[in-house]
Amino acid sequence: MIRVLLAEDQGMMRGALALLLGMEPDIEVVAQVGRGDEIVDAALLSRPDVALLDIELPGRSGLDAAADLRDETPDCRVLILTTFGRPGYLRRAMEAGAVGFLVKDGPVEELAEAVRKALRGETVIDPALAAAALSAGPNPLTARERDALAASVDGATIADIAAGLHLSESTVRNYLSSAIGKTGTRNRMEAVRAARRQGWL
Amino acid sequence: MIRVLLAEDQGMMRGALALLLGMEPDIEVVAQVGRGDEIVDAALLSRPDVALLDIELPGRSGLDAAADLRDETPDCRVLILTTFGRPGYLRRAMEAGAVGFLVKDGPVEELAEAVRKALRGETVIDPALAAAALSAGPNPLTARERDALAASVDGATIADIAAGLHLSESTVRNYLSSAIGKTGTRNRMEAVRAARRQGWL
DNA sequence: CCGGACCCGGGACATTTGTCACGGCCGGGT
DNA sequence: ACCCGGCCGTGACAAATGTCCCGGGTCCGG
Repeated sequence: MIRVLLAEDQGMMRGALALLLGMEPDIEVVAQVGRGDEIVDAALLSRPDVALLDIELPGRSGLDAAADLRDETPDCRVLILTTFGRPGYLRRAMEAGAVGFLVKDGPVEELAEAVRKALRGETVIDPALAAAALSAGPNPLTARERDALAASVDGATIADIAAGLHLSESTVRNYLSSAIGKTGTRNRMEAVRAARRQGWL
Repeated sequence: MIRVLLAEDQGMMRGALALLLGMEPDIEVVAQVGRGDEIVDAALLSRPDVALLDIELPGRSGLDAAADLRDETPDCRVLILTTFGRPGYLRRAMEAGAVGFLVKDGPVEELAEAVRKALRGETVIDPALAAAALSAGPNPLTARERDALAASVDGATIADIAAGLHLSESTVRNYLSSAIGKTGTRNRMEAVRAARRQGWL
């Protein structure tokens, strides 16, 4: 029996996947969590063979949790299951020690098979996505440029960002201007969207 | 046997829900579509008793499709199944003739039961959500203010919006200023997010 | 018929945003 | 030792944005 941990915030999706995987004769779902900051605790308790993690989770990113699992439970293979096939996500997933990267499109049949492959030590990645990740190159933004961009979502003004980051307004504007240049966009919001599409945020 | 049509863009979610509903002894999934503009055709072909529609679909909104179904297949009950419990969505769903409104949080067990209730003519709505929809009141934005807001996502400049709507830049700025005022926000992006949260967009 | 709401546009103005040039400070690599 | 890059800040400037006026038009309900 392959012991599986499932981390996914949408209740219906989580329940459906758990039922599905549980129907496979060789797979058993030993833990389900809806928050990113519950993953490590649950894994230590239930000792899964494979962890199936969403990326966008409340509390803690699935990517960060993957890195935690590599340290805390090294014999647990991590599979990332996410809505968005962003190149930067794939890159970060690999750096965090994940053995596979699935997008929520594509057929359900993929899922159980991916779990089995993961246990056998094979890596499971969509080839087209891998190519995109390679061709996109690494994240060109510096840490502070990322911070500034991330803080400028939902219409925060320069003053808000500066306050949140404990910086001068001038500095924030310089970072944003630089990020806009690097993303080849025309303003903050376009830069945010471009960076998000690449998985840089 | 209850004949169900399933409209959902995420392949894995769609497949999982279909399998799940198919396991119920009294339910049969007779059609699955991944795009909003395929709903009506599929419904005319497969004559479902209940249509389970996501809102955010490529091609055509699930809410618009619900209105279509009311005309084309009046004996088919419509259930809306969506990620976001936005008050405005619920209101529009009811106006489009839906008999129920489910959010993708909450347990999977809800789902089959909701389908059965829908067939019996009962309406299925989360009471807390219904209260929120009532207390929020109707959409205060005019049609053009909505257009301007909707066109200003992903960092479009005023000139872009004006060109896309065949309007003068002054007009666009007036609409946006008005929308900002009505949403009680400080700039475009905050207004967009506020309007989206309410389901006004 | 009149008021009110929506649609569309113009002009003027203050504020915000984005750009550029310029400093200084640190740490790592050659 | 030196340079380079990231970090933090300033000042000045052009462009974009948001606000407040104003005008005109239509349509609908009282």
